[in-house]
Amino acid sequence: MSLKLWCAPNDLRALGAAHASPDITGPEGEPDAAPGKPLKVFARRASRTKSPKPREEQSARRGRRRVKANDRERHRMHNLNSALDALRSILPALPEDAKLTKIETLRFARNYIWVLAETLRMGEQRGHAGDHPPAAVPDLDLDSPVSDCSAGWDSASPPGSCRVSSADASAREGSGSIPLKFYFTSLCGGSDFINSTWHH
DNA sequence: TAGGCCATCTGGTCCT
DNA sequence: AGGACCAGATGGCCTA
Repeated sequence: MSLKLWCAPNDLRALGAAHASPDITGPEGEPDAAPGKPLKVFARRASRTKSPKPREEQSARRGRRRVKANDRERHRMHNLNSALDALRSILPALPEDAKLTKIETLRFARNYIWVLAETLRMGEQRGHAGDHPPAAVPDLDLDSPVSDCSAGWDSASPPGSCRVSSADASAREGSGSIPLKFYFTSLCGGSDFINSTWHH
């Protein structure tokens, strides 16, 4: 099957920029150290002499560059976190207080993409199968409790739960809808395919 | 208290 | 030269 991406990488970049936290300011802002985490500020040498010695000048210059680099790095990481937040926001709803960690977000997204792709694939298969119109993509009940999934979010080894059980498979064949169990076990447990091809 | 997660600093490397 | 990216180090916070 072929899964088309309608969003070009550049769009993703734009999305990330759009989601960048507005309170992130440039070097001038000195904005956003975590609460209770004061930024370490390098004491800048107050050069009162007209012509500082080259060594001192070099050191001061190096210090300024380091401070600027730190600002850029902080900004860069904040952008990265904003992108992760944007990703979290489009993933299926989770229990309210279950904020995914970074690694969990990435793995959850990976599995989510896999489930969506599977949905498309099965829809296509149904479309070609018979006279009936293709089955509508079943709605995901995003409000369903998924608390028991958390154990598998970040497991590196496939728990096997992603496999469609015979009961699930027969249920699909019978009803034309895909059991939620299939989705959530897939989301939470990953797939053999994905886990075997993208572990890290 | 140990371990996990995170933000930040830092120096190195690559690219423009 | 300077910016972007990366990985290691460090310390704070939180939870079991």
